[in-house]
Amino acid sequence: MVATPVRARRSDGDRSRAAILDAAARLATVEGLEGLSIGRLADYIGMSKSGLYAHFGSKEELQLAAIDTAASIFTAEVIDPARAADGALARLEALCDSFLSYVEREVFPGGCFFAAVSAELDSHPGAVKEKLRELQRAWLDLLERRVGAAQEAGELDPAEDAGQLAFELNAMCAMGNAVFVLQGDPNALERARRGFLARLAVAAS
Amino acid sequence: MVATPVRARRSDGDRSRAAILDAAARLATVEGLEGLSIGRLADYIGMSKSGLYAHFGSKEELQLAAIDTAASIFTAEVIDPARAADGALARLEALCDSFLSYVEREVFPGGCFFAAVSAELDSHPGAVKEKLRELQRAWLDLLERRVGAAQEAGELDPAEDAGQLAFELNAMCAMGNAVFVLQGDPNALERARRGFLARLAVAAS
DNA sequence: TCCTAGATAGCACGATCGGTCGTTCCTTCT
DNA sequence: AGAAGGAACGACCGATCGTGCTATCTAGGA
Repeated sequence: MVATPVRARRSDGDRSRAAILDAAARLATVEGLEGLSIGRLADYIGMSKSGLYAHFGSKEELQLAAIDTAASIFTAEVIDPARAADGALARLEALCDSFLSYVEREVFPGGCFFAAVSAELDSHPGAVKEKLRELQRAWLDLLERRVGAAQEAGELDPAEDAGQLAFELNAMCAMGNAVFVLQGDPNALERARRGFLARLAVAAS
Repeated sequence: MVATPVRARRSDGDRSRAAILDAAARLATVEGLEGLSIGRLADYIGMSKSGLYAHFGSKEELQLAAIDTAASIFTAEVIDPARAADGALARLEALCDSFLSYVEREVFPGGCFFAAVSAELDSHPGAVKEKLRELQRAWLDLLERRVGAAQEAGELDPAEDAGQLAFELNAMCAMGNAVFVLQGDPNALERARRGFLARLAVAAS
């Protein structure tokens, strides 16, 4: 056993790393995770390419860390605010609304991070795809749990297939993002909102 | 006025160009339209880079032509087969079914061409984005016309907002593609199918 | 107050990028 | 049959890609 004398990372390094990842997550929604190059990212945040690169062992590690950062932003901007609502059904509605708001507020310049990046890498087997796959799974599971809670609270028909309903609600929100970003039409988000509200009305017991 | 003495293109050139564009459209769903490089495309179809490149004045022209080719494939594989169905509502259903089948049959190795490529370029202003925007618009309009026809035939409630319904049907199909490609789960297509069928049942008068 | 490890920069590498040559081959038109 | 122009090629351009190595600086623990 070799006792590795761990030395704490320096605070300026931590700040740099955080700034790099924040910029990487945001730029990736425009350039893509592959299209985003180390050199341009370094220029963007005013650092040397090698100085930036030293924080990560490879581009893939940078991509994985950027996805983690994006997931944190997503949690803070979409999931957490929706916890405040009163009642199970209200929390589910708030979650969908919160997603549409996060798209409209352009938290990421290229729309929803995961929509932008998943389509790019869903055909590239590897650790990056795997992480995106798990995060999509987790998001759908979260929606499904919220549906289940509303069913248990007697606010949604317990006969509804929770997974199916979660799939459909997410379909509305994702389509709102896709049309909003490509067409530049805020009406798309309103369409998505009307869509999931009507679907929830049908599912009400 | 200078009379330009037009000379017909050679037939072998036409065949090459078609082969290039077919490969480009299919590879673009995996590598992306930007990620697809001239050199790799040339290797893939067994041609020299410069020989391939001579067919197009720039990479953007190649991208635009590949999108046209993909649109033709989409029409042949999705839109045309759905014309055969009997009755307006049946034609609408067949259109959605046809889309899901086109995804499942992996006409493009990376799922729906437009889903794969739109997310990549929706934040890059230019002719390519513009063309993708118009094609998305045209697809939504087609769905809306099919909805309108079913309403006129008395098979769908005329009180339904046709544009809204088209949006929601497309949301189901697009989400089916997205989950199928990323999770590799054919169940996603069944979910999409159940989703649009249930939505049409609600819209039935 | 030193000492050291972490943070950053400079420089260079091999590979590949989109794109342009000049040249040769071959199909088509006269 | 001969001329002409499209098709395809190999070589090459400058730029940029991801990725190393090395030197310098500086913050933090002793």
